[in-house]
Amino acid sequence: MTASAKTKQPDISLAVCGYSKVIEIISNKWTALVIYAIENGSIRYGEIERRIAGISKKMLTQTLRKLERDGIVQRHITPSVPPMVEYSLTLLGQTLLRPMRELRQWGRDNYMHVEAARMQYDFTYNKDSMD
Amino acid sequence: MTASAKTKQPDISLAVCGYSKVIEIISNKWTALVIYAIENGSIRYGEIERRIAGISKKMLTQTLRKLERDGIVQRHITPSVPPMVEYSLTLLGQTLLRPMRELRQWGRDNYMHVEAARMQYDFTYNKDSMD
DNA sequence: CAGAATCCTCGAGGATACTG
DNA sequence: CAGTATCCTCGAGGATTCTG
Repeated sequence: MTASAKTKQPDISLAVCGYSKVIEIISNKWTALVIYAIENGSIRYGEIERRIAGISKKMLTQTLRKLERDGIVQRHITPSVPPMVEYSLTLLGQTLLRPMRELRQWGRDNYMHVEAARMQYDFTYNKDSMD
Repeated sequence: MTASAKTKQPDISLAVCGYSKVIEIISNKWTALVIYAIENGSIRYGEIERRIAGISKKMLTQTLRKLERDGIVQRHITPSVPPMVEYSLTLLGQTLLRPMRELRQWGRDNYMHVEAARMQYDFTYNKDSMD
């Protein structure tokens, strides 16, 4: 075994682990859904808003701004009255699609098992006050 | 085109999208790191604690419990004094490794670009008060 | 060793109203 | 149409202390 023994130093850190870095980017409440809405090509602000059930303008704008700052999406403004703003993935954002789609597929394939596990767990440890 | 036209109904929902479901599972602050610590096999509670820099017992226990409830990790107790508790991935948890590793790899490969994009963005829109 | 129990802070995210 | 600007709530997560 490569890294054996007891009393080893911490070797996993929030600041360094690749997991945390991606999660920092995509783990906000609406981020994944917004990427989902944009992933098929350029799309207008209002169209994203209409496609995502329950999102507010504030959260949509906030999420888009963060993704833009992270270099994942880009914003294209057509100065007209009223203005037209379109969003699309950057090249960097497109590279994120593959891992994210795998994640989404895992969710589709396995979430039923997760729910079953939860029910089982609650039944075993917490007969009252189900989730 | 399959889903064209304007004024379409919302077709993306937090409650339904596979993205959100996985993110709901792995997006807590320490979850990914804990899975990272466990992914190579059975490991003791104290060993996880030592491996992850900065985690407290409270958060470690809380994270492990949630993962156990979701059917991702399993807990094996050896009743001795003092007790020995070992954690490992369930079969379901192991299936999560592939998508998560891809995510981690993306982070390792691309986080530098994200940081560069942030600096560029802050420089452009916010000359003072950098991040 | 492996937690459980409390108390507290801080910021993500919601509701609402206004605007170029 | 595509946002800003405020105000407010609620719970994730930290610090600390205690225990079988």
